[in-house]
Amino acid sequence: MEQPSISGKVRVRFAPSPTGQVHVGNARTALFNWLFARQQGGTFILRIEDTDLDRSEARYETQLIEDLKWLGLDWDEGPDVGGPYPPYRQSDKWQVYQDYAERLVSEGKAYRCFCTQEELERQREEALQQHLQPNYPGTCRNLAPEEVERRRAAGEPCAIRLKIPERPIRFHDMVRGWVEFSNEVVSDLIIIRSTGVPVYNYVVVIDDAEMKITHVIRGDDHLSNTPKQVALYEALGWEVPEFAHLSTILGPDKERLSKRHGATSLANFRDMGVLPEALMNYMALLGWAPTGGDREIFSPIELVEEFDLTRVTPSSAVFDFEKLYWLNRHYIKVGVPERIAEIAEPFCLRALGIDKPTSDVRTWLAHVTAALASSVNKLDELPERAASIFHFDPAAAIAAPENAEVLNTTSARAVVYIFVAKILAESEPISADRFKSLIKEVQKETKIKGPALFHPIRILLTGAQSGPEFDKLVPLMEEGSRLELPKPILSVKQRVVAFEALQS
RNA sequence: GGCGCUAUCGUCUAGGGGUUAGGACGUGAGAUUCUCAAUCUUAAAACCCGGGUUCGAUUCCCGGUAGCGCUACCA
Repeated sequence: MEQPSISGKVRVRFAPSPTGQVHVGNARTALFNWLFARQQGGTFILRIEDTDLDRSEARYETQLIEDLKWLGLDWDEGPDVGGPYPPYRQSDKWQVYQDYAERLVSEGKAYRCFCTQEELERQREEALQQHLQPNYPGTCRNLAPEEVERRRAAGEPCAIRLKIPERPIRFHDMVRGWVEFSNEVVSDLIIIRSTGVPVYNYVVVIDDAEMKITHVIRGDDHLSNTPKQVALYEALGWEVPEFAHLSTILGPDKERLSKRHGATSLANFRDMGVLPEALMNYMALLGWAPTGGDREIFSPIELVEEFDLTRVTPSSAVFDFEKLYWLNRHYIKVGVPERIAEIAEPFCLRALGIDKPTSDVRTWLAHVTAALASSVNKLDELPERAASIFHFDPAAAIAAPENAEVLNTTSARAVVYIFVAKILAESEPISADRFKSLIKEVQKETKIKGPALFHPIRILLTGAQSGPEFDKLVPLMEEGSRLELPKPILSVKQRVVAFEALQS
């Protein structure tokens, strides 16, 4: 059997329900839709699936749009931008669902069902006990029209069910090939509840068809429901779209990725200081690889060019935070410094307790970021990396046993003695080069070099035995010390003075 | 229970009837550095099991197993 021809221009949609934050799994679905649309020169549509009114909230919709935009996606039609096939929010079109359902009933393709939920539940359990597929037995399938009218007139509540044809249902999936379901496992499904509220599986079909969706790209949790939807397309006499069911994203324990595993929503990643292009690159690599499979770095534009839906893996994938961080590091390094600084700024401001930074403070933080960001996985680690600059507590430094051990050697005393004298004789600010030559002088005068020389000085200046290079640290300390901050940054000299005060 | 989907290093994957089964993350070792991180070099590491088909299967087919999903008047 041939693959059905794709008629007309590509139109795809991402149809989330606005229930909280955008999960990475959904974000990846959105991304694949977007990539496919952009590369095919098609249309990408955002549609809000809010049939589940209990769980939907308007503010979630706003956040959802914000998060998707943050990732770098844009759409041609949606609740915020409009489009030729409104509405882009399901709650706005209940009447349409009623009308199509009535049409199916009048054409004999659907029927009214008076079975009560208790009855159905009983039948279901019986079938399960006999190890049978718990199908609807078809009780109301062939009721006489007069009886239907009589019972309706009597006020008996009824739902509307679709008649599933007596033949297997098959459809094409771009990532899995042809999928076939025997009709024995698909039974007549309710499309309108007795309350009048339409059911999801029915609503998607109407929406997708009305919006002329050509490719339904979604999570594989919808795969088993697809035959029902195909039956609906056929009953309505509509062309069945092409499908692409994307695999699930799992946590390290192979369970569906969830909050239990840590960060899972776009907002979480943004708040961790993960760059959107890193996340996008990583998500694209989850289930997709270019021919050859030996390239990992793809900018959004490159993804649009290289991405191929038919090459997407059908098997589920474990989300690997380490690999995401590796990509993030890469994008932090190659990113425009001004932009990286801007994204990093809030993390530093929070750590320093600054509400309204002056432009001098912002410039200084940009320098801090430029110097240190390349060694950080995510930008929220920056304050920690800059701890030797941001915080200075000589008393605690001296008290720490591992530091005392270093400081209490004769060579360390000699180094500290000379070093302190030299710094105190300096006029401020001390440049990185000047600092370097001072260390050289200390080395010459004490004949001490290597760790024995640097370690005591590092402890004296930062309170720690490890951290960024002095070349980077010194200018940042000097610049920071000229700023007015809630908790001042100390210059090299001020640090030495504070240290000396404790020694005497 | 039934049905469906899936199965290559720890992880993401490339590949495909005959290959030294390739790349990346991570891990180990080394280099560099005052130190940490970063960086560079390098090593270890995989075709789920059983039957077929075939001269030859990791690759194709069937079965098993396992994981996941669906099985609603949930979405």
